[in-house]
Amino acid sequence: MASPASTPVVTRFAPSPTGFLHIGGARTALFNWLYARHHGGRALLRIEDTDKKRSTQEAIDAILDGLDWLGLDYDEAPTFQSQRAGRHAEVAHKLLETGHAYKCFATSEELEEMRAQQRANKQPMRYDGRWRDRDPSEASADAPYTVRLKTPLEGETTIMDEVQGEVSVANAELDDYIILRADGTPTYMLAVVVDDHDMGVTHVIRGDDHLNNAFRQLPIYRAMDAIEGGWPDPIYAHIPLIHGADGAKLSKRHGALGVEAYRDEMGILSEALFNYLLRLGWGHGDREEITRTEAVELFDLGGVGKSPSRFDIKKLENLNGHYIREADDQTLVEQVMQRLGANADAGLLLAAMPVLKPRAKNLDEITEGAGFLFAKRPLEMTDKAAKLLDDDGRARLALVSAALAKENNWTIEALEATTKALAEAQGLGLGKFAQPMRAALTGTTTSPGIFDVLALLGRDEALARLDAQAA
RNA sequence: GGCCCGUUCGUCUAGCGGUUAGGACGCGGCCCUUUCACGGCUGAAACACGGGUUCGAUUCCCGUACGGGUCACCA
Repeated sequence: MASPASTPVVTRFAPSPTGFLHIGGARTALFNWLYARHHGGRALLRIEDTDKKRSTQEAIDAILDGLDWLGLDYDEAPTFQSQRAGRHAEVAHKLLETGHAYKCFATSEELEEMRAQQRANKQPMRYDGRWRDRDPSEASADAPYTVRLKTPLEGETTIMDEVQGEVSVANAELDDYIILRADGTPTYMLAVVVDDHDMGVTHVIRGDDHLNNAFRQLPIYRAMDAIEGGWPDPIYAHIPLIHGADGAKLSKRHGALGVEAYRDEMGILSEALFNYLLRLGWGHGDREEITRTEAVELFDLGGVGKSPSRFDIKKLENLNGHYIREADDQTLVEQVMQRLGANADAGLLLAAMPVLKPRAKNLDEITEGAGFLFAKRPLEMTDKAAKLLDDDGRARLALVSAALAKENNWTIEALEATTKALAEAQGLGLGKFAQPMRAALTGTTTSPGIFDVLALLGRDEALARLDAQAA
């Protein structure tokens, strides 16, 4: 159901550019995009590059490229968080002036010692609020300080999460965290809230590793709303993370490849990854195959499960096979040509695509299956193919070759009729002829239908390959 | 360890008090068939455990176990 016109939906995907767009990030991006599109709202992108040491231009490019490949478009140019530090500091100072935040003069060493002690006493490790009520004049005038948010000490904070439901945390669990570092730069916790507010974000859809952060970020909204108004709580939706096949968190060691690896190295189609990611952690009745258009129509947060799901490459490949069969032949040719190299003939590949694509579950398999089209005589034989070319096999090749050489009409129907007639006359099954032919024509034991192969190769090449192996 | 979240076939999921617990991937069998796929049919396969609530729990509540997340002047 569309939301009321009075509350236009604005979502955002906010990756930090410290690596490629991995599968988990891609799904978060997908859900945000779908939610916005479903509700006729706006989808925004924000690059969280405040950690200059870890952020790279390559990562930014990879993320943008990955999103584009998946077909996720954005309604505005991306916001770069690093360029908004001044605005973040402005909010921090507003909080400071109004008593919602305070200066903390504790040094890193001092805090380290505090944590060590808490660890030793098996106490929760939190900032103890030592400067919360102290007069800043107690510190030397030029001492460096951080700005900490003065969070409520009592009561509890409750959010109505669109995925997780009602979740409450006692305010005593939250400490006065830093919003502005000693060097005056904002921390993530502040920057996210300020940016989401300024961008008009209404729905924060992100991984559930951020669930705890919601309780820490909300006090900033409430404080700013008290100060100047217009800072309503956002609606949260914390989606479960994706795990590897072994159930452990997705790491670079197992499934956490960049989406471009699925595209370039595994020959996965954009449509397939889109569909797979959509169904991972989200369901809509019995629906399995869902196009982009249908996804926009059907997507809702209520269909998102609460438990983490495992990445299953087999299912992705099955879906990929489905989308390959659905794909336009010309489009597939373009993608396969890149894999085949210069000596391939796009026209021939296009002619063969209808019989090539039903047997492949990724682009590499099409590429492999197309190999025989461009092979040069003498063909390389696989071991299994060589075995088919024993004396019997070679003798049959001579018979077929002779029969087909007389064929004026080089069509699938005519070739099939002639070959079958020959097999029947010899009192043999068609397979006795087809398999040696397959070996001679393709160098392998698996290929499209043998008459398709004959037709595709053309009379001269086909007969030459047959004769090359015939006894 | 504190806090938070989760648990339906191996995997992704449907289910939202009464179902022969459904579908999909994967796996087995059969059919189609010149190979491999595709397609069709079919089989095995699940409500983590223990208490409640209820006429009745997969479904609601509480524990236990297991899994995950999070506790930085990182994001």
